[in-house]
Amino acid sequence: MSATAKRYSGQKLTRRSSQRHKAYEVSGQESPLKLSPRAELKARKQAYVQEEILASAARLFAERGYRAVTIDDIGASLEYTKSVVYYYFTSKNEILWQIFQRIYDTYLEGVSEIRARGLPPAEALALIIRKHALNVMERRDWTAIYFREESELTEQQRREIARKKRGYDLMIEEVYEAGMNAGVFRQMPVHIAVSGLLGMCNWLYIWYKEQGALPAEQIAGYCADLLANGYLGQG
Amino acid sequence: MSATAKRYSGQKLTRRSSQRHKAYEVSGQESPLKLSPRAELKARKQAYVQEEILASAARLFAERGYRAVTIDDIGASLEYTKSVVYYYFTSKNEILWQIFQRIYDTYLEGVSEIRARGLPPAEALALIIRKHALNVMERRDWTAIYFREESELTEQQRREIARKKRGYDLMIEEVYEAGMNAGVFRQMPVHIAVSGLLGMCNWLYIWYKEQGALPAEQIAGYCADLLANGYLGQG
DNA sequence: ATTTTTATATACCCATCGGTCGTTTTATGC
DNA sequence: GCATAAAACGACCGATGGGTATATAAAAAT
Repeated sequence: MSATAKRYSGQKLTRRSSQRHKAYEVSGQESPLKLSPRAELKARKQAYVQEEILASAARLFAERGYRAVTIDDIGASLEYTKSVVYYYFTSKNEILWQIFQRIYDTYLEGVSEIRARGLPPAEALALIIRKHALNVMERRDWTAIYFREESELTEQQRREIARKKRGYDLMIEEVYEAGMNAGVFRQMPVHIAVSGLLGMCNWLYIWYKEQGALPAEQIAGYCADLLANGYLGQG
Repeated sequence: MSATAKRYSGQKLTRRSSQRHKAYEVSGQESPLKLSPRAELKARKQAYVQEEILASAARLFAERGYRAVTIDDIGASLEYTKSVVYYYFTSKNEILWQIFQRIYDTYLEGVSEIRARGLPPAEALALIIRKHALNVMERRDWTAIYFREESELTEQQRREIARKKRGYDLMIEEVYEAGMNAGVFRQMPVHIAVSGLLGMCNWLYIWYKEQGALPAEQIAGYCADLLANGYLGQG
């Protein structure tokens, strides 16, 4: 378990913090067994507060930037003190890291689900673009952090993120490759094609506003159309 | 002159700094007249060092983030001390602000030049996209700062940037509108179309690497094609 | 040569902020 | 109720970093 915690935070833990870390695992995905009912209750409660803190921290980080936000700010945004935040997280870095992990898992899940359906490339890609664009809009704050704050991670953490990102891109590149081989997609270096397509979607984190005139689904539709047929094309 | 300096830095100036500020105007665009030869020489020399500092600061900011870079770092990157940096700039904020101003002027210039030619919408838009994409690739660092560090500016500075940005987008939106009215561009809300198109280009600041396999011009070409005709379209 | 400007360096101040510690309050189990 | 664990608090520490004050070196002007 300490191993898991270590992988997550990428830092050595003190006695106190390693004890506190038990909670993360339950909030995570593995080893829910062999916990006493009591410990389990505690873990659930802690996981709840942790999510609350993460959500609030993400909002602040997205708005002002990681460095500009103090632990006091995070606490105060929930009417907690700094100590409370440190009770649930070992460091500021860990908060950021948890945010990074959450966001990538969401993206990955969406795409692998679509790929698993085994659709023809054109349909698969259209769905992927829609889904990706929607994800960006629905989780603007987290996405902003993901793209802006990478330099705040440790070397190891950056490597792990890069690995995951490569996996994600690769999945989409395979779809593009298949479509190109089938003669339905424009011939071009897949890396550039996919980076370009995702780029338009990712950019939504900059300009999409929730209280805008159009609903997210419709915007995602426009993007998908534009990417598929171009601004000159009819479709 | 003090007025100009004030507008630039958005901060009240001390006696010493207002004196130093003379140099900025010469490095800027207005009122080169009525300077003694001596003052002019000084100004030119200072402008040179300022540009050097700005370039180095921009590199560091892009790499590590504005807050993570200290004035010492900026100085040390040029083998100066902190004092030298403070001799040429009144504050860290002013360095950032100068970077913001430089980058926008570059972008604006490129597009207004194209628009001035009075080309038909399809050709104009294709050129604008190419130019914009190229600008992003050629000034990756500056662009990264522009999109990441806006929250570090003061309220007034942000407003001014927003104003300039709106002007830029509007120029392109007009081109799109014209193309749509002429029936050659896809029917869709112009704001979404232009944000989408620029989005793909802007994203280049994330993934374009100078030592990559393809030259910037070629990548810009791929993007322009992809946007014009889509991944399904032939062109 | 000496005086004034220009340019660079050193030392320092002080507010901020991440993180720790010891204590106190609140819940939980018996 | 009371003992124990969980949760929260408030005070503090040490380092960092923006910014300043002051001294000094180098260049120019006289």
